[in-house]
Amino acid sequence: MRSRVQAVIAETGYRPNPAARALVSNRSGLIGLVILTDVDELFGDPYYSELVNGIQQGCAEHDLIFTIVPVPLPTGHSDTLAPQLAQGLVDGVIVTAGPRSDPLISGLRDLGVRVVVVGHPDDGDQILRVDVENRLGSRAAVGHLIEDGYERIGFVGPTSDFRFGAERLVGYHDALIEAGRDSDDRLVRRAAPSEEGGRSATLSLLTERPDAIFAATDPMAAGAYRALAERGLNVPEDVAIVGFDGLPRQALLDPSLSTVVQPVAEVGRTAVGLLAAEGQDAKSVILPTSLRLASSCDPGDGVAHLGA
Amino acid sequence: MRSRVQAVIAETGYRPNPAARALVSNRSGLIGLVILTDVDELFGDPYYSELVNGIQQGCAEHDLIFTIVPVPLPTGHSDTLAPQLAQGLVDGVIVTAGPRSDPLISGLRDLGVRVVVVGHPDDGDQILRVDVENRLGSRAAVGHLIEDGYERIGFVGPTSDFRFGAERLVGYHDALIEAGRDSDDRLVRRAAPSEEGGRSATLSLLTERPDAIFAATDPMAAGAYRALAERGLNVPEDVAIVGFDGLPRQALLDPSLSTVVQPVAEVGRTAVGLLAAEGQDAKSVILPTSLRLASSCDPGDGVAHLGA
DNA sequence: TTGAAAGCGCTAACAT
DNA sequence: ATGTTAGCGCTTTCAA
Repeated sequence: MRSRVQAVIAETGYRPNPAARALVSNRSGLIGLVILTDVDELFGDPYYSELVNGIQQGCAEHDLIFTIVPVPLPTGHSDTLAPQLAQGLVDGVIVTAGPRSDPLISGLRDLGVRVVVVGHPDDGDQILRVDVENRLGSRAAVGHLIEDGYERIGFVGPTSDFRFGAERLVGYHDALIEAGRDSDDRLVRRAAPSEEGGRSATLSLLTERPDAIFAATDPMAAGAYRALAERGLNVPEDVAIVGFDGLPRQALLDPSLSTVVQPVAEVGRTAVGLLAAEGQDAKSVILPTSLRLASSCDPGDGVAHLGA
Repeated sequence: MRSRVQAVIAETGYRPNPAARALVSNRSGLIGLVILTDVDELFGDPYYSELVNGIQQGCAEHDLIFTIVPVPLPTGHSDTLAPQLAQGLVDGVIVTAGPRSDPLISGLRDLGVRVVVVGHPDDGDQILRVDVENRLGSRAAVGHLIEDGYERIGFVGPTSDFRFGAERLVGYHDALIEAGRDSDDRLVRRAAPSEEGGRSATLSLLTERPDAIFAATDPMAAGAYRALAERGLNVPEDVAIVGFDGLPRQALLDPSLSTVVQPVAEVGRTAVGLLAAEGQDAKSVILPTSLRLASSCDPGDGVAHLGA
């Protein structure tokens, strides 16, 4: 019966030919990770590192393999994107949402490629996407600062073309409004989502004498640390800081950074899951974030900022 | 004639089916990059970043795409390595040589997978491989230090299970012998090929009062900087340093590091080329290195170390 | 339960 | 130069 076949399979080391399977089943088992930069940009960014790690996990679970499809940024359009390879060879692609990603995403869809978007593109309807609770996470972070008694809480985030930055700003406003406070735009500063951007935004913000800062990304929080150090200000005594990212292996800050932890690897795994699941043309999976408290927002003496 | 066909191709947006092509031609156009670590280890290492970048370039040239095949290190054997995917799906794989890579490489070969090795495995015969001039590069670096008049040149490199470290040590000896000097093993220190390893090796070496150090990797050179700073010694006045790697985007050292530059991206491109080229079962391509001089080995005043 | 056959979309080897 | 055909190794349907 079939046990005989199994025996021969074991004996001869038979392996089904993936190409033949792909031909008949219309599924190659290959998915693409489309990135809007050169490959070497991808490396070194701990966010991508973690995302790729999660994608790898997801691929292992679904018996898929993934390939990195870099799209040179200058052109960044769907024409150049598939050097005839991404088309037909892959069962689907994962694209990260970013300032320039929308035409790429719609281009891919027009080509009939199954797409899962990580993050929130400007046109985020009718697509499969995975994102995190940017708004709720930010609200929790700022809410915590408010509970700790901080009065003048600044926002240091990316420029408005980064959707996640806009969402985190909304969460910041949410918390202020929820606490019955005015949200004062003078306490909001935006710059490139990098350490240097965080530094310059913070330096500018300091003229408003904030007693706490919510930084929309951990690198920007690191920049805030630098800016404060340059001005001779201490964390958290003079200015408390809460960041957003919580990536493993992130540069350790001193004092340790309180931050909103987003499950990046889980995002990657989930993206693969959405790609692997048949059907479904539009679905958003929003993963929760969690607030990880550390030393950067402790009201040191335990009373300094309690009450007014 | 055929122009009509071209017209219809353009009109209908016809694209050949990759699976069908793969089936009939026995070539999938997919190559694997086998790495002996988890995916997230791969990131953040500028060497891999650069290598992957070169592989990507090579793939673009040869109309291939590549996929990352992580092999969990604990097992690291050929059994676990191909979750039935790497086998048959890829036209070949690129493996980097390392302390534990030999069984993997031979296992892959036994499986009938076309393999190109980056670096020098212990059993480096009868394989396709790409490497750099570790020995000559090191000799040039140390030779330069000798010409600059340095007398007690130390070697700080990885433990002997790293082949490239052993080769760079041989180059160090070459230069000393060529200059008619004794090679004194007391000036040789080995540790993990990391910044911390370089630091501890250098601290240990300092008891021998070297006036120059050849570090076998740039991260180790960075560790040497740290160690010297801890001891209040200046580069290059007290101790000159030359490193090995010269990767772009490497942490900038102050004073700027003289180093042996290895063309890592070129190694990646070449590896793809070897994989793509038909025939050839054994061939070693050894790419040249070049010495990039900077401030870390200038004999400051221009005379301090000239002559004895 | 087991066996036979059609056909996925291409390439390569033929015949016209 | 163009047209026709066999067959790559599977999966799926249909027949015994």
